[in-house]
Amino acid sequence: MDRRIAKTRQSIFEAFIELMGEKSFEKITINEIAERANVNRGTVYLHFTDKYNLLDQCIETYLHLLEESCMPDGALNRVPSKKLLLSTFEFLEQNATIYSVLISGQGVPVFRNRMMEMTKQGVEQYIKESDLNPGVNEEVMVQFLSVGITGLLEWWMVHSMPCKPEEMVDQVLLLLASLERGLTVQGSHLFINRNS
Amino acid sequence: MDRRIAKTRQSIFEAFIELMGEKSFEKITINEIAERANVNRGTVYLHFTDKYNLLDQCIETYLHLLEESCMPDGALNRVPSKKLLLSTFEFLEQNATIYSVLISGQGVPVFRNRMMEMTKQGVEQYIKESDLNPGVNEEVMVQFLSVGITGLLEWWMVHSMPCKPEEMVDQVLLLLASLERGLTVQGSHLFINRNS
DNA sequence: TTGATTTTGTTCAATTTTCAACATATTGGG
DNA sequence: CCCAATATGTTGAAAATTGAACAAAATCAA
Repeated sequence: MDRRIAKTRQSIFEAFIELMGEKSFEKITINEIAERANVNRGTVYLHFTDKYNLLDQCIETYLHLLEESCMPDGALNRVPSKKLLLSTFEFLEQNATIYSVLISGQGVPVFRNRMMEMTKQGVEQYIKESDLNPGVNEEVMVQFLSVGITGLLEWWMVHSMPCKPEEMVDQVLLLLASLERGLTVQGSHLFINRNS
Repeated sequence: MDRRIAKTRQSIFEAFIELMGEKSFEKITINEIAERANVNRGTVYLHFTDKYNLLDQCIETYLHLLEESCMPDGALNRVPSKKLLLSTFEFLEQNATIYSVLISGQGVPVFRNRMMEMTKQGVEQYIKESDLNPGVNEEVMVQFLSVGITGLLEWWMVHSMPCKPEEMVDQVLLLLASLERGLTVQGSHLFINRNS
């Protein structure tokens, strides 16, 4: 349950991500990674079987760190806690150089997809415990919210965080609240509009 | 002749300097340094005998790196090479977080003094090989130039580098050129003004 | 001042990283 | 296609780092 990445692994990850920001995954060599990380080439093989395993572990590791910033003790809250949401944005802001590469790195949509998946888990829980208008397809709802939130985060990061975490949190909460209100109280209108 | 600081030493140095930016030298403990550097406390003692030795080595190391950015192969040029001057400013810009603490850190004027000394060496060489008006006291000249250049660098760094390295280089070269011209051609005027 | 707490400096066994060498595989230019 | 250069993956011995324990010194609040 170590909250920190072991020193050597971390420097290898960071070198690897740095390189991913510069060139495509296939063009990156273990030699480059080791050199950039100030680590012996053998040490890389001590931690990872090959380049692909390194990519896997890198993604899982940073996804897990991100997850911890959302839900420190696996707490799934019905109402997205403002405090937790804020700590997530702040975490991303802090580690922007890493996550902006991971989330929109050239030719590696794996992280993006895994992050979507993770977000989906949270959203599903949120939806399930909300008493929304049963006329709305839950699957559609989940998809819509997940892709929306993930995309919003991505936009925020690749545009070098044009606004403060606090503002983003307010925006997100406002969006969610409006949506929920709209879907419970005026659910029927939505259907009418859709069919007209 | 390793151009790089060994990994562990570097992280200890960086942790130490970071702490120097936050509190006075006396208040810093080896425990803190080791923890901040993600290094075992014993490892610190493996490299340094104590806190004071760490300070010494830290200063000498970073002074030496700075020196290399000025004179890559110990080359003392009569005319300060624009290229070298630029590379120095760029080096300082790159490592601003480190050098701005070192040069104006709370209660540790050692680095500042040692840097002055180093600058003095270069200036002395420069003066000696210039054919300035013999009426000007060489000692005074050296002192004036050394303190001027060092102070200019310090100002630039602690003010978060308000202008680009190129501009600074142009400014410095302009200053030196004017001074030299003024002292050779119009040396006597200077004396007259001084005594009037 | 006293006593509790933290820091210091040292030791040594266990662990991790490095280094050099090796055979093999892959790549890219002529 | 061929060949030279580069990258890969593995090995074992050497070197560096860690972790834990220890006694002594320094710090600090009561």
